[in-house]
Order: sequence, then C-alpha cells, then structure tokens
Amino acid sequence: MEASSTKVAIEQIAERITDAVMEHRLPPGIKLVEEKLASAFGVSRTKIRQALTLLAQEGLVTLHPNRGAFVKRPTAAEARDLFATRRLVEPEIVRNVIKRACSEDLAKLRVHLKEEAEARSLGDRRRIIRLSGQFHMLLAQVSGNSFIEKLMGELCPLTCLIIALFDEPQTPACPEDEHSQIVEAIAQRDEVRAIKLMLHHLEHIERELHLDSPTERDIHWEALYG
Amino acid sequence: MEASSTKVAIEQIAERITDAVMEHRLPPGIKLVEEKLASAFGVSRTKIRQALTLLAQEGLVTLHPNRGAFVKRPTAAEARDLFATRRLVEPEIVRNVIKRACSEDLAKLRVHLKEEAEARSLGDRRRIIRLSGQFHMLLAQVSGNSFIEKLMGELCPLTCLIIALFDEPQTPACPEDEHSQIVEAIAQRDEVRAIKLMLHHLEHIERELHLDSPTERDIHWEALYG
DNA sequence: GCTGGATATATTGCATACAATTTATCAAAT
DNA sequence: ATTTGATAAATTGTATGCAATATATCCAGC
Repeated sequence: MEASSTKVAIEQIAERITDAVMEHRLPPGIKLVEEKLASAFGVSRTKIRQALTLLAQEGLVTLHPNRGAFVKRPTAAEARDLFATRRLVEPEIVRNVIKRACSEDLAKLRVHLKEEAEARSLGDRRRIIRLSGQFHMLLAQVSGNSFIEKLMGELCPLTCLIIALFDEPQTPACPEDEHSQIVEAIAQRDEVRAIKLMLHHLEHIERELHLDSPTERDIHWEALYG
Repeated sequence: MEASSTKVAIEQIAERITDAVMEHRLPPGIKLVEEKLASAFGVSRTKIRQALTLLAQEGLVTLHPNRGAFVKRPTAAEARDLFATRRLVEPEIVRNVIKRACSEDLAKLRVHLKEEAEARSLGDRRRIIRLSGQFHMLLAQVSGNSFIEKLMGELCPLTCLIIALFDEPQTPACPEDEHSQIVEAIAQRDEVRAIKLMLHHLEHIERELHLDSPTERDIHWEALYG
C-alpha cells in the first residue's frame, strides 16, 4: 500500500513500470504478477490490469492469455526493425526540430544534457541508460509532430530493453557524448551535419549489440530435429 | 447480448469499434457509453473499459476523466501531422514491399483490389472508405516491419476519421483507382514510380480535405476576446 | 421566456468476490 | 534418479456492487 492517499492514475502506473524497464530494474522476460503490482501501487488489480493492457498496446509488455503479463523480450529481428524505424524517423525529427525549435526548446535540451553529464560523472549507469533514451523522446517532443512523438515514446523504452538483452553488460557506460554534438549542430541550424550525427549515433548503438548471435528465444525447438 | 456464446476478447471489441469508426458508423466526437457497449457485446463493463483504454492508447478514442470515452475529433493540425507522418513512412513501406514481397503477397494485394472494385461498383461508400484504409494497412503488413505495421494500423483508422471530419460529404466516392496503379508499379519492381504514385495518392487525399477552414473545435473561445 | 439552483437520474471509477485456468507440490511407479 | 499423475496453491478472467461524479430534469423567481 502506498503511503500517500493520492490517487494513482493508470498512466502513472504504466509510466513507473516503463521507467523501471528503461533502468533495467525490470529485466526482459520477467513476469509481472498483478497482485504484487496491485499492492506495490496500493490499488486494486482492476487498475493494474488496465495499465498492463496499455503497456501491451505500447509493445513493452507481452500478454499471454491465462498466464499473465511479461516484460517483452524483443527478438533480434525486432531489434533490427526497431533501428530501421528509428533511422527513418529520427532524421525527420531533426529536420523539424531545426525548423521549429525556439531558444527555450534549446535551453530545455541543454538542461537535459547537463543531467546526462551529471549521471555519467556519478557513474549512475541505470540513470544514464534511461536519460539517454529520454533525450530522443525530448527531441521528438520538440519536433512537434504528435504521432512521431508517440512513436518515439514507444521505441525508446524498447531500445533500452534491447540493450539489456543484446549488449555486453560490462560495456563502458555509454559511448561518448554524441548527444551534445547533435544539439550543437541543431543550434547552428546545420541540418546536414545534425542528421549525419544522428545516423552515426544510431549506428553506434546498433553496432555495439550482438544481434547476430541467436538468443535462446530464437531457437526453433520444434524444427530443430525436423 | 450476443447470440453466440463465444468469448469476445477485448481486442475483438476494439477491432469492431475500429471498423465502425472506419466506416463512419461512429462519427467523430460521439460518446461511447460503457453500459451500452457492454450490452451490445454481451460482456461486462470491465472488459469494455479495457477495450476503451486500448483504443485510447491507439489514439482513436479520447478519455475524459469522470466523463467517459469519445471517438476522437482530430484537429486540423493533427491531420497535417498525420499526413506528414504518412508521407515519411509509406515510401519506406513501398521500398520494403518491393524488396520482400513474394508472389503470394502480390496475390493478396490483388485480391484486396478486387474487393475494393466490388465495393465501388456496388456504391457501398462505407465499405469503400474502410477498404481504402485497409489497403495501406495490408501494404504495411507485407513490408515486414512490425513497428511500421503497428503505426499504420493506427494512422489508417485516424485517416478515416479525418476524412469524416474535413471532407465534403458528397465527394464522389473515392478519387480513382490509384491503389491498383501502385500495386502494378510494385509488381514491376519500379521503386521510383511506386513511391511517386504513393506520394501523389497521399497528396490527393489530403488536398481534397478542407484543413484550412477552422472547425468549431479549433476556435479558442478563451482567447477570442482577449 | 429565460436563468439559477435543487433534486433525481445516469454514468463513471474502483474494489471485491468468485469461477476458470495455470503452476507448483508431492507421492507413487518405472 | 526421472517421470507420471493427482492434488493443492497461486494466478488470471470476469461480473457485480457500491461510492463518486457528472448530467438531466424540474420548478421557482425574475
């Protein structure tokens, strides 16, 4: 039961679960037992159930009938599709941000960069991963297209999951500070450079993953001895 | 109460509501009363509620706290964002379809074209609108990227809503049979032509709408007399 | 006739109870 | 030791009941 008596909206529940997933506190594949979540959030299962259908629709959770909800375990193929989608969408985001961003927007982005730098200097790896994802969500927000914003709001948490699954655990934190370079290119209204940096950034993330070595999930047990 | 005793999954409920919206049987802005849906589908409100949160997450329905669920009324700005997103995504879909489509996929597309032609010859306007949307969803399916497929599954019903809102009611059915031209270009693996046709098609749809004349919804009553 | 406010009705929000189903436990058999 | 089957425990799926809130109705007052 929660200490406070404030009502917890199902969106808040979904968001807190999403944050936990982004910070790798909920690993891919783990089961989300309704009763446990209900008592953790101090609400009834009815609300948890709604939050879970919401998260399932977002793609962060998989619902197995009569068996429950599980944090999604994306396959390598899904990971590749995800990055293909991001390579398509994020250049458009950059173009729109350069077109529309006012000085306050740039300020917001720079505040975020500071948070990232802080987390990095503190070595808070979980916070780094979450903030890295949220940087891209913030960019999408500034770009001003609600559909693309929503899409990125789903792809970024999933990217965190994919990193949890396919990245070597001891990879040195995050590559480098490519985010601040992107922001600077945007501030200078250098579209070509900003897009190039963004695409390189995405390629760096994808290349650090081991999408070729098949996970247990990818093995087709039925077909193995066909 | 449903005649059959088959269990109705929440996805089915959501899908049937989506179809009704696509066919303009549920107009934008209409209230969806839980009790009425519950008896229409022969289930309890609990399940309806889950279907509605799902549809809200998809963006087809708006949830007003304590006031209920309403079929979304997209604004002109949202309509423009939607078409901008489709202009970004659908060329990628065409590229992937040309790369991946086998002969069975092409056959499926041609079967769909036949259905469209049939509906058109019968003058079944509602079915035409729904099938026109589903053509694009089918293309997305064939393209093989699950994220883009899901995105188009949300954008197409919304497009139908936007047409219901911003199109003149007596517009002559649908422009022409641009879909079959696109399929032929795909069958010939003519990427440049297929993409060009797709973009023209989207522009035709958007240009037939009256996105400049402000709807009642767009008027800012508070700011009017500022 | 229109406005304002009280009462009644309708509707949503939520928790709970119970049936259906799955998962875990444990003993017997090979 | 491993497997099989029966039983018990845990968990999900669903309907229902009640409180909270919003909407509609009605009637007095202007």
